[in-house]
Amino acid sequence: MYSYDSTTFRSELNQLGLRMTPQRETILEVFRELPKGKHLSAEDLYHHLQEVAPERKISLSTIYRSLKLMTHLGLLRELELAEGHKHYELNQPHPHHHHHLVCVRCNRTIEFKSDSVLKVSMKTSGREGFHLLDCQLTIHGVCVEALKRGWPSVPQEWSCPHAPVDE
Amino acid sequence: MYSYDSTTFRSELNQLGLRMTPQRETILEVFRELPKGKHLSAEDLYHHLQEVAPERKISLSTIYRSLKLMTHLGLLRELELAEGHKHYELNQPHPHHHHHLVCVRCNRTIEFKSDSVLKVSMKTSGREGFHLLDCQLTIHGVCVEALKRGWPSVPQEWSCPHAPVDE
DNA sequence: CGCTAATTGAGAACAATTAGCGATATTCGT
DNA sequence: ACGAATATCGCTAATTGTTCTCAATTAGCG
Ligand SMILES: [Mn+2]
Ligand SMILES: [Mn+2]
Ligand SMILES: [Zn+2]
Ligand SMILES: [Zn+2]
Repeated sequence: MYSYDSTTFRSELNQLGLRMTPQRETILEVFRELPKGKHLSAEDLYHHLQEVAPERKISLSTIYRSLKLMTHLGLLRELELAEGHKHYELNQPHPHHHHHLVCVRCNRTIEFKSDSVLKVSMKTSGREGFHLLDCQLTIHGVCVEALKRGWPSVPQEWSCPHAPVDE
Repeated sequence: MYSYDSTTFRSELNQLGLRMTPQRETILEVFRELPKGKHLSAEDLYHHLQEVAPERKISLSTIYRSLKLMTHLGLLRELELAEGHKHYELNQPHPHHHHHLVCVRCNRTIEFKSDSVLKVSMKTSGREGFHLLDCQLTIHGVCVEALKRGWPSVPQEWSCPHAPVDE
């Protein structure tokens, strides 16, 4: 389980002159309870709340604002996988930190860990004088099933951003 | 220099029932002549052509269509750095293949190479039965200059998507 | 409690990207 | 080299994801 609790969050906010709100608390909670390997977009989070806790519904504007805030504070990680919009997940430190392998045809995503990527990232950011916030190795590939259907393929067969994963 | 020439491009297109056009040839040429470390967005490419070769102007729609096509064929790489829209560059194989270190505060981008990342990517995609297309390690950090100005900072000081790099 | 400034929700506004369409140009077989 | 078939073009309008505006609300703090 991840240790970033609501109290820590609150004090980080206050230190910057920002405030803890029920909405921010709710969002942190949702991400902390999210099953391993699940990622949420702003829209996903919005609908998730309406379904599982309608009394805690949060407006889309606030969701976008909070996701951006929490990403800046390092609580969340912004993922740009192959679907045309951002997804978020908890930004977990080593040894929970991981990367993604994505099929560009069906968007299937597989998580994996790598110490050597972490090492490269620390070395590189250090050499350039950067304070390291996050590093993401994203591998783009074509899964076996998609390969069987031919690759490369004609435009009509490219997965559209919101196509259901159909395999 | 990169070896992917217009003839190879043409035959790959024809093999898929697609056609070579002056527009596609132009775009490939622009990317081949792009200085190392430069990345272009759709809009960048559009304006670049208007400036350096107005007689070869290409409509924005066609630019978007071509960038998508060429990315799917593996000619180009789509980069999601910290600026709110996609950028593209030639998808060069080893040993020109590289990764990016980005300052989340000012968007400064530094390229670097890493054999071990490549190795991890090949191993991982192989293990999962994926055909490897591209792998990108993106390191998010805060550069020295930005650190001096305080981090984390309050929302008003976050770089907005189109803010000029001001340092 | 009471002040002040941060935050919220609702909707309008925005920027990047895509879709539809009729006109044009490339391919390929003759 | 010619012509039919059809992919592609440029245009405009539509869509999508995200941000902004602003009045009402609320957290933090003495
Ligand atoms: Mn993940
Ligand atoms: Mn690059
Ligand atoms: Zn797949
Ligand atoms: Zn910077």
